[in-house]
Amino acid sequence: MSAPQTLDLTLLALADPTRRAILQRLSRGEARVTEVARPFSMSLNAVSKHILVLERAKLVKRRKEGRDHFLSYRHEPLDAAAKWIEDTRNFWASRLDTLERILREEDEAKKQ
Amino acid sequence: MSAPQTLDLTLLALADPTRRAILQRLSRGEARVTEVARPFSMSLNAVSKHILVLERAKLVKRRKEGRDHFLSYRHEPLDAAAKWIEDTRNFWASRLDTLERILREEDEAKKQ
DNA sequence: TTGCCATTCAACCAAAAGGTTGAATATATT
DNA sequence: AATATATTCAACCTTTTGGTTGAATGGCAA
Repeated sequence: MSAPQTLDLTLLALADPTRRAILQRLSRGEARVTEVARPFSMSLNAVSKHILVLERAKLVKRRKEGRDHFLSYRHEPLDAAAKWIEDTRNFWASRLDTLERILREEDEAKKQ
Repeated sequence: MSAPQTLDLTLLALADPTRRAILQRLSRGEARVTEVARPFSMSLNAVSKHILVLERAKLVKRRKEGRDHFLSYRHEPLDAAAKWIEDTRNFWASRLDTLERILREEDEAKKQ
């Protein structure tokens, strides 16, 4: 599994309000599929599919106990996404700094 | 346009390696559509569509000059996405701290 | 004008996303 | 054993995504 593809899956999973709400729900601790699905106005099956997307991105882990499936949040993918975004922002910041410096230097040169 | 929907569009736009590469290309400054498209093995039209997705998310701005369309990067959506991710991570961190504290307290209680 | 160049528009296509309903599976409960 | 509960599987549908090709638009250059 390559890192970029993992990032794709993470960002895609996060790009949906239902799935972000599911993650938030799991902050109150482990929950069964039915419990997670209850607040939503869509079918249980639809929520089950959203959970699959979150699992694919490793944002959610499943622990089976009898007929109950307990879901819990995993922080690693969000850490990785945060790192990518921060790296990218820093990169851009330095790029813009460089551009600014160049413009300033050109400006100074003209004044000579 | 609501903030959650903006976040949806931003994360969706970022969840694709071609589009992330386009953003990186734009770090070298403004570029025309054709220039942006050149390194990719897909058609110009396909890249044009990716640019539309980036524009929809306001990650890219277009400035027309004659027949040339100059594209540039906008940092605001990435800032917002970073903020959401950081807020979520912090929220989770405090949740986990609380859980840990509770477990520790229960542990202490047992020892009495 | 005549044609080249940059870009989009339009139509099409296959695959994926996001939802539905109904059946199947597996575990609990009585 | 019979029934209820938790969950997925399977089939289907509509919309979106990501790509293609070919035509149209609009600006530039001979």
